[in-house]
Amino acid sequence: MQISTLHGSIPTPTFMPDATYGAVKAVSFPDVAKSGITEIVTTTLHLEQKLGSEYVKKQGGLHKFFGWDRPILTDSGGFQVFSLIHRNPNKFNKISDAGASFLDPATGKYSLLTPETSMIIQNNLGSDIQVVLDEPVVHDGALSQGREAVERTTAWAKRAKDKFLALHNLTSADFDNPKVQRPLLVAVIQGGNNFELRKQSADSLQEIGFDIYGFGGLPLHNSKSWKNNAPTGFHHELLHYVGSLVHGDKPKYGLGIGTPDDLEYCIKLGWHIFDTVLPTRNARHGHLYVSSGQGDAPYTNYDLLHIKTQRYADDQNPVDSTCGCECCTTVSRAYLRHLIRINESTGHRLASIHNLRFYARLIERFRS
RNA sequence: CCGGAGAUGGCAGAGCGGUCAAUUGCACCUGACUGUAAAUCAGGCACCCUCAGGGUUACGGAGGUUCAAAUCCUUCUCUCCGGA
Repeated sequence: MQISTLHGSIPTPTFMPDATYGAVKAVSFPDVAKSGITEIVTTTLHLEQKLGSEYVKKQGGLHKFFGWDRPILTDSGGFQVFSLIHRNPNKFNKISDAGASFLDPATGKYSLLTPETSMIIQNNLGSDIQVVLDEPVVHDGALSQGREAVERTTAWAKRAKDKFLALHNLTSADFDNPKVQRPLLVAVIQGGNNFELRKQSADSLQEIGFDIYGFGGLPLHNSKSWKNNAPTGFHHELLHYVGSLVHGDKPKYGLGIGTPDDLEYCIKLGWHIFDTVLPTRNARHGHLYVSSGQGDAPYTNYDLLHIKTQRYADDQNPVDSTCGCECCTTVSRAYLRHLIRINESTGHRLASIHNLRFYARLIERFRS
């Protein structure tokens, strides 16, 4: 499948690293491109708070500002607000039908993010793929709570699409006309771990009509996180089910997915788009993804290599002998270990380049 | 040579009679990270026993006081700061 955007066509499957604050941490955009990554994700909420979308607009939009001319997806900010609210419960941090309100922990400033403002911001940013504001659910919350989140996500999706049409001066018919050039719109299917709710969410969102459908709500930064309480098999079963709910040939986007094994599983199920912080965050923490047999902790289709550990102190080999990235062709495990251990940014960069390349290679295997 | 201060676990540095196998930081070891408020977080870090727990050595060396000493006394060694 090819997904056509205002900044080029995206072959699927695709993995898009997160440049949440406007940067893929530790690496430059040319580094990202050289790794074989062709699309990136950035976040509405963080950019709005750190820069302001009007500012970005004045700078000529995200592509010009970043120096990145390939597709950019902007996340709605819903997940970030939700995660923030759950970490810091107080009377200002809450979700209502109007939107998500919260205090910025950095400035103490009160903000309200609504389906409409999220669209306005993303429009100012000039992204190619835009995500409507949704409400993730805590998986083990009460059923009524999950239902409420699904219904709110639907209502917000409707409002967001209306706003999107208004901002672009489009009618519903224009939206469905493939000849009309515009950013693509993603709606996120919620419903936690409840199959009925997932179906309700998928059906109602598809009735409104979007370009891409996302799988949302997993995982949350919560001690009761899904992954701790449910077997991976359940997660996979749910992804299988939700994937089957999306009609036609619409692209399917697994938000926040996942480990290389999760990715591979989802690709085989027919999911197309993925983003996760794992390769970049883990790289900074010294966890490298390598081919099976080359690391110290085996998973189904790959190994993890804990580069900071003693076992690599005298290891002159590249991180992964099958990888041709800058890291694997220029430094030994022993030297990378040293760089990461002293918190040297060069080490963060090389490790991130490697993990990004690992994800890119994984994806490339499944492109026809 | 005289006067003063001090010697604590890899390092720095608390503790100054029992609640001290010893606060804390760094270093070190291990693990976790899934729409990044994570270059973060969690655990470990004298030795032995199978965990709870118990047992051995330990706060420069050697003696001593005390039911009990890293903490008090004597002495030795070494370091630092002043004065000759």
